[in-house]
Amino acid sequence: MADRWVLAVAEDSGVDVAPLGPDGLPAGPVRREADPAEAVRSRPDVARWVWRSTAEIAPRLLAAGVRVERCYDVETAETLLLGHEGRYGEPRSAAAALARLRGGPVPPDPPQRSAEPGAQSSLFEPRAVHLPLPDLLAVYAEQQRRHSLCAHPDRMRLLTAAESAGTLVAAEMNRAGLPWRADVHREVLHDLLGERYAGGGEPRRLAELADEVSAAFGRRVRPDLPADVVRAFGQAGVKVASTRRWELESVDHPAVEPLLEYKKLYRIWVAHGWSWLQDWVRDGRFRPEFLAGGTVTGRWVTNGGGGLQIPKVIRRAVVADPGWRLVVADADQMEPRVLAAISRDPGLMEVAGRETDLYQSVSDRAFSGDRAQAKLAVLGAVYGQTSGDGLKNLAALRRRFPAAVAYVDDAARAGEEGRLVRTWLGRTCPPASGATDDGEEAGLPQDGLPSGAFGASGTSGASGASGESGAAGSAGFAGSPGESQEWTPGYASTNSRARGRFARNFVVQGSAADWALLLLAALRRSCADLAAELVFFQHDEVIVHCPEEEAATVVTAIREAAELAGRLTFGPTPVRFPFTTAVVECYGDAK
DNA sequence: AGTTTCGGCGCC
DNA sequence: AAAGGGCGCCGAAACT
Repeated sequence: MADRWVLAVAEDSGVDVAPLGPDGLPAGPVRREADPAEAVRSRPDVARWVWRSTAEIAPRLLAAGVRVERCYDVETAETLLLGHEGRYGEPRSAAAALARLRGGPVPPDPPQRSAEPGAQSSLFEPRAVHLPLPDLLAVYAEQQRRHSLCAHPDRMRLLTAAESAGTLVAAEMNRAGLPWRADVHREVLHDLLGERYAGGGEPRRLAELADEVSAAFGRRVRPDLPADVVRAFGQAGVKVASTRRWELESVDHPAVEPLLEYKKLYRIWVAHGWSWLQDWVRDGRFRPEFLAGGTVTGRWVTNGGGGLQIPKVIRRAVVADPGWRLVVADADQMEPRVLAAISRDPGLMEVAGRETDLYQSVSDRAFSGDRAQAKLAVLGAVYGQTSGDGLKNLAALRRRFPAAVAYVDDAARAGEEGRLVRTWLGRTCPPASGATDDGEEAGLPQDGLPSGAFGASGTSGASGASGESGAAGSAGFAGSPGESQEWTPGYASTNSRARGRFARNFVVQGSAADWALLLLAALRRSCADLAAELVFFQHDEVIVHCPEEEAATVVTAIREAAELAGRLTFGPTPVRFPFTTAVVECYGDAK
């Protein structure tokens, strides 16, 4: 049995399958099968299935109880390769890739379907264009060639493989769902918000708080209308520019306390209240529809239900099935550990080489033991803080960990100048805009660099210069990685400074996402031998739902997966990736 | 009436 | 003096 097989969905919803040789060419006849699940089930020794889209195939396989070991998702790879080549806006469907290969008109990508509460996970994406097997293989072969042209071909191959694994994990989590007790959720809502009134208006507690706010102002004020609140404060002689929490906290007025409490509870009510429960929880499961690689940094998103923003108080409703447990695992200080791994800063690698609290170690070295300051400084460096205490703390950080700070400074400079910036594995930051413009620029000629920016665009970036020097890794972005001189934005425009901050964060957040994909892939492999299921993933946190007797095995598997992911992603590195794990019946009891 | 943007907040 | 990154969600406001 060949290692790799290709599977192409045919027009009649049957599939064509064929074995592939080491060269990626067919190593046997193409066979037509009526049922994709049966086609896969009958070939259990296939190590990797090459197909157009996991989102299309995996739900059908899962519905039939068929698992695949690995896959290669051609459209996911196309997206990553286009990004690496500095061609972010170009259509990324397999059909578009084929058209580019053959020189025909390039079809625009089909529109993204939007979230639909309570919808079954669809078996097919709408208007997906199915490529005949020979065409799919032609695109695949070309992609293999394009991998070899990347700045770090092996890393790029690992990235597309890892992102493909991510699509499998996402499909499996979408099917499994997160165990959710609607009755517990309702209890929490009642405790926080009080009774609901008929007619769908505010619940009792919100109505009371609104009355308190009005009483404090001496007139009727609607606390959910920022304009009304700002006006009311103005009439009371208090100038506020907005009703943001941080601004109101420094205001001395009797309305502030009930107002802030109102806003907190209002948030729960509108975002995770009774109607949310009605819309998103079915049969004891919350299915937020995970989408691997949904952001430019590689972080996942969920389509519907706010799956990655579950408020802490609501996590009480996430309860394991009887006799089962939730293994909740949270990576410890993931971002600075990733920064250590990618920057190779000797000092930071040393502290990240221990499993103990990294922020404490950093503070011992550079902040006289003030952990909170150390954490702020590290996060400020990663996020591009430009003001306040962060700058002072950043200077202290720079003295002790010069290569680490230089790494993100270099990324920021590259981003400002419109050069390509990549994660460790090669996921590439869009050069044109810091904001996400996912899909918006599809079909447009790329080169959407804002006015006033430098001349470089994706076009030049795809050529040798940026393709080499722009690569993440020991080469750095520009200049030498060991440079420690302070870099300031100078006269850069607001837009280009924003891009600098974006690029600065991108290399860390994105490389962390690279690592997390490898973690998920390894953990998925471990769970395959158990009844355990991955049911939740949130950037640096996973939840595995498993029988009680498997919990200890899962905890070990997570630790091993984390270390394996570290080695696979970053190569030999002293950096450790410890997890805090909790075996609980209720998510609310973790942490 | 339907669609897009804004304000504010949840999570990391 | 100073806007720290990435997202999704909701209702209201603003728009067509």
